[in-house]
Amino acid sequence: MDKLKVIVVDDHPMVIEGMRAMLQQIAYVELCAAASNAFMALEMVEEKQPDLVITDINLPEISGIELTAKLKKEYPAIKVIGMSTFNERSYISQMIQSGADGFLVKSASKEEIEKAISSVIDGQMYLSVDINMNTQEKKALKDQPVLTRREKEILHLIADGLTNPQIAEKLFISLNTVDTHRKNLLAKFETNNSASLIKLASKSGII
Amino acid sequence: MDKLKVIVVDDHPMVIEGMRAMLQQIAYVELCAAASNAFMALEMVEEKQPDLVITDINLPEISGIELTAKLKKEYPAIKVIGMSTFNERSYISQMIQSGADGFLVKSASKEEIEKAISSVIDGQMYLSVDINMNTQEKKALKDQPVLTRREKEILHLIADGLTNPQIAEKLFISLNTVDTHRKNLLAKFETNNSASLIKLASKSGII
DNA sequence: TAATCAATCCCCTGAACAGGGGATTTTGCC
DNA sequence: GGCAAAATCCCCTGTTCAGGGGATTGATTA
Repeated sequence: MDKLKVIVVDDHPMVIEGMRAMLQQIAYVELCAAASNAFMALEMVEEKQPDLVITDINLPEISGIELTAKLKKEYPAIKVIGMSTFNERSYISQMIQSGADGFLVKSASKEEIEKAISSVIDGQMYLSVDINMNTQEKKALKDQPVLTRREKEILHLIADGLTNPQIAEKLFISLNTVDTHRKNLLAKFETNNSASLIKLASKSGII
Repeated sequence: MDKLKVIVVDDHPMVIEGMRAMLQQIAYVELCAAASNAFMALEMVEEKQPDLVITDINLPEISGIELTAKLKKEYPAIKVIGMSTFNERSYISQMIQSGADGFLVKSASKEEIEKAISSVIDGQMYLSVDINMNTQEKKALKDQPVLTRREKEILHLIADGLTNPQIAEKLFISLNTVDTHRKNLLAKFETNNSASLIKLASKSGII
């Protein structure tokens, strides 16, 4: 059986080398390439056709978030795990919105990395353990629906306390449209009123 | 002019000693006593009548949060600064609810401690810089209203998506009462609908 | 090109909320 | 015991939301 082909993307050589060392210890994994920026990453992906890309979020020029979105669009089969020094909630949220399958902190142990990889390959989402996030919050993040730009915009206005008529006026759209978007938001979050909608969105880091 | 009398409360001797060393470098501050638990702290406060108490949050038996509440009740003039290893949002929130005037992470520098002390003595609230909290969120925390137990209970139920009638049924109280509490919540948070109420409460860490 | 999705608009009804007012009973504190 | 605050209850009105339904346009994609 072929090994799992993995590409690591990070602008810090130390991280690359660290990952290389750790991945070498996982029998079924093969680090087939490494990239220090998004352009190089896209080239490598094209060339190597990996099963998994592990990318830093804070890349120069094109961020890991944009890279993830591009990868997922062009190669939906490739799994992507985001990586960051900090467990910033909004980063994780953005990564997931971009289609990432998992998230790791850079301080992760070999065991955690292995677990992340196997989970993601099995089609499950993996989120790194975070002292600032409880299980409920992580669940909220995993189940986070994908929102359109307009929906995000309206979600924020709802959170800011604007009523539907006020939102309609502000965005120069009809009250009915605002209502439709709000209803779609409620459906996506599987809830049935704005208060809990905002709670869920807030826990997910969208707001 | 007399020096500022400070009492430090922490169950780790190292923290006490560290604080002692740092406070010694601040000319106008005098560490008049140290305590390793809340009982001892209350005794020391009684005896020394300090201007400021700096207390750990995670104390054995009686927590720093309860200690703060007791201190603020018995000696409203004494300033209290909470301290914790982690910048846990809910801890900070609870400390402030208990009446604390400031919050420090244990990794704080001498400069930060000095700034916290001078701010608090001047009557201003001081919150330690936190990578996981932006300015807006800190503001929300500072302006956080004090809620009654019932109000907190109802706030959570609103956030969970229950309607007023459902809350009334669950708590065996009248719909009018629920409505009154909700209206009081809106007034305390200076907003005018449940969605933004939940956003503010969420940002404040109450939810 | 056809199909899909996002974004827009419209209609309906009943329930819930927002914003006023006032009043009573517990509960804790001095 | 008396005071203050919390918690409870009640009334009113108009607006907004929640939950159905259906429909059109434009962009993207298969």
